Amino acid sequence: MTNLFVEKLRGYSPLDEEDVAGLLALTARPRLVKTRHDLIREGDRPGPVFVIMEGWACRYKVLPSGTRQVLAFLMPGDACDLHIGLLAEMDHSIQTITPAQVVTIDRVDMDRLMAQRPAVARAMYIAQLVDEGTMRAWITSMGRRTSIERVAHLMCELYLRARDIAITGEQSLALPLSQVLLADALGMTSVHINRVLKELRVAGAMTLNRGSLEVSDPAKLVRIAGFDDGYLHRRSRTA
Amino acid sequence: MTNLFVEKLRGYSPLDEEDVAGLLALTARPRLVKTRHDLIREGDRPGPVFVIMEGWACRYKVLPSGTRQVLAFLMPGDACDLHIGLLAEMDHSIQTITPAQVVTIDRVDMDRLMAQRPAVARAMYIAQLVDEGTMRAWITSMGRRTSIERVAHLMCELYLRARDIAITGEQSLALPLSQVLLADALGMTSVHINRVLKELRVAGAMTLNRGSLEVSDPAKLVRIAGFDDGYLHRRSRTA
DNA sequence: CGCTCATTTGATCTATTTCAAGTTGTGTGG
DNA sequence: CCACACAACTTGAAATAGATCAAATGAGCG
Repeated sequence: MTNLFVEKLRGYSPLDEEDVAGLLALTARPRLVKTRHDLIREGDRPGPVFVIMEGWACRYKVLPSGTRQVLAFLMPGDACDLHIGLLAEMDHSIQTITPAQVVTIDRVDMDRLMAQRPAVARAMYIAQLVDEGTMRAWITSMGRRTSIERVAHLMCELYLRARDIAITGEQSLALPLSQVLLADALGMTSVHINRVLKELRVAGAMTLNRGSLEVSDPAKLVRIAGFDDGYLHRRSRTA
Repeated sequence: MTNLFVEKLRGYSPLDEEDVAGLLALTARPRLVKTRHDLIREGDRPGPVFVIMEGWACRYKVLPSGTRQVLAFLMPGDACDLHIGLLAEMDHSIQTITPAQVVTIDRVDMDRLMAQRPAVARAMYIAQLVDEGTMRAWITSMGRRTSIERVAHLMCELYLRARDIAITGEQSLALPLSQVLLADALGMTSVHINRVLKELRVAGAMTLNRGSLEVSDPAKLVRIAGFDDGYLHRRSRTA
């Protein structure tokens, strides 16, 4: 099993053997977390940095009305905020979507590694900038894209992110997101998500079925979404 | 004229004289930028960090359709991303909304100050976390709040942020945002913004007129917005 | 004064939500 | 292998928030 955290960071900055060794040492002991378990909750005092090694999770907020907004999807290799420990309380929660292998890294250890290994620090900072860019893309989606564009855009994003850590098939991806969850992420109703998915299927762009995304016509999907991968900052990649 | 960048950072971490002296040295030479001028554009190679010392600006993206999404409002004391220089290109643009005094800080100088003055580094990191929290709040607004809640929520946010740098009046704030701009920020039409503003006015919660926000009934505004200031992480503040 | 730009109002239209039933799929125990 | 329970998905009809189109009003400015 390759270490997808390393894989992801390697995409942002070249890492030498010692960089990798340092990262492997910090991520050696993941623990298994079951589905729908809150890793941390809004209002909690943040602790160590954690990294999803396997499985999926999401950041979310619950509103007074009880509705929920998903703020980000975390896939293998993704981490929570680097400096999260500086805050008095979390302003959102993080929950697993599938069973997941999660590693927690002590702030001190992380700081030491970053001080000793500039390439690791660089990659971590870039990862954070990409997370921010992703949030901006989400704001843009919510504010100015139609529902079908929004769905298509999210699928493009997830597919590319997954490709960068090599967990995709030819034109497919294991995507364990229910329609309710997608609705909570995209500011829609699950009912409407369902109709939009059908529309995308009929259009021959993509199919989402039983936890699996099939991108039948990538060009069409990108066109529908108006997708521009700039915000993922993948430029230096070779793949 | 107090230095509002220092004022803002002081809210996140106590700063001693030398911390402040270092910050003052880096922000001594602002330049005047006129209204509606792009400080940096999507696709540009990022340069030095810059800080708005006076006036307002916004981050935004333009979609293929020509519509625009405002991603954040920058008020005096606000800075662009700390590590922005690590990226190959900007994924969004930043434009002034009013004439503004803007300072650019060389990456090297900033890094040196942060290395020498841990309190400054701490405050800068917290500022970045607050920016992220703010983006999450915007995503939540766009996804799950009605238009009136969205407008009210944004006004609450701006008022509190402005209060932290002491540029507010009793229950008022100089807010140079046109209805078109607000529409671009909140994913609405300017026509609809107009109606919502009227509704808030009639409800006796707030009035936005000629660049001035009057919060006639703060409690009511907060109630309408369902506002919780947690994401601004102001807990340590005394004010 | 006459121009321009921002705001306001009205009338119509449409995307999306809401509510309410079904249908399909999946795992479990008999 | 079947029956049952439970979750996820699908579809239709009615209601509504917000967009769009069009036009009027008002303020600031050379």
